[in-house]
Amino acid sequence: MTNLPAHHSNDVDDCAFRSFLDRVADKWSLLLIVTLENAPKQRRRFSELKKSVPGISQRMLTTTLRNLERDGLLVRHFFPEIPPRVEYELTTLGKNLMCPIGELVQWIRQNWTTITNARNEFDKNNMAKSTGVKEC
Amino acid sequence: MTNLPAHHSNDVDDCAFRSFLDRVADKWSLLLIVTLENAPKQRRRFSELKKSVPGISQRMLTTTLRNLERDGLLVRHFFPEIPPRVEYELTTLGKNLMCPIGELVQWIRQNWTTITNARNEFDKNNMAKSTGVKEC
DNA sequence: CTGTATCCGTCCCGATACTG
DNA sequence: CAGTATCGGGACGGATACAG
Repeated sequence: MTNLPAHHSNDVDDCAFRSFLDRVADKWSLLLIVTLENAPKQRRRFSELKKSVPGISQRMLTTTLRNLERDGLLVRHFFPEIPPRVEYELTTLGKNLMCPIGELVQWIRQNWTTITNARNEFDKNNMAKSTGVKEC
Repeated sequence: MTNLPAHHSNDVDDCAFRSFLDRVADKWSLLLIVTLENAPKQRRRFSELKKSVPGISQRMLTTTLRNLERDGLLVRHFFPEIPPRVEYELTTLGKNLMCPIGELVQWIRQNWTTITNARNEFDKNNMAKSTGVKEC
């Protein structure tokens, strides 16, 4: 079912693939896509997104939104009012991407306790060997 | 079946979730998981992995493998021979994670031309405005 | 072969100030 | 409200040397 095309090699050396992987395999990108998908009207304003994704800075929010727009995953609706209003909305492509992303998120939510246990177990056996993972 | 728990909020503020997202949403982690899944015998040696994932440094390979091991996604088989031999293999949990990952990879392979076109179109309309994306 | 240790440049990203 | 501009600390990650 998940068979890859016949020409696919075992090595992961496709440049375009890796280029887009950099976009998709990005924490803020994923969180924003999920947040936009969950939006009531499928749209969210800049400030709403900032609230909905705790910890993201204004700079990162702007940058990530621009990159997602560049990749055709979302559209920016600009209303020249005063004060100005901007609404972000996933494109068809972006909503489409939500299928695999959603399954990934689902998987994480279902398995994170298992992983947390694995981490604790591992750390117990490798005491004081930092792995660079921040505690919350 | 895929219903989320009732307490699930629209905001993405779950710490454990984000912690593991940092692991999964990592370029090298994803590439290594895919590579291990594609491995003939489901196992690969350190040097094989280094060849199969072009561009990864020895340091990043070691670090990423350790983190994946810590999260219980792969096991490290150490053979105390001379010279030493080490084989890496996905755990059940790791293979399980390949389902959503595989779909994501599949999606990227199917849609990257669309995205490339979107990028070119966007860049045409926003000339000289760098987006921090490296060319290949 | 499979790492570990160290150095060090790059750039990510948060904080702050300012604009339309 | 929704950004842009700028600065700076710190983490990321490559290169190299060395160890078991």
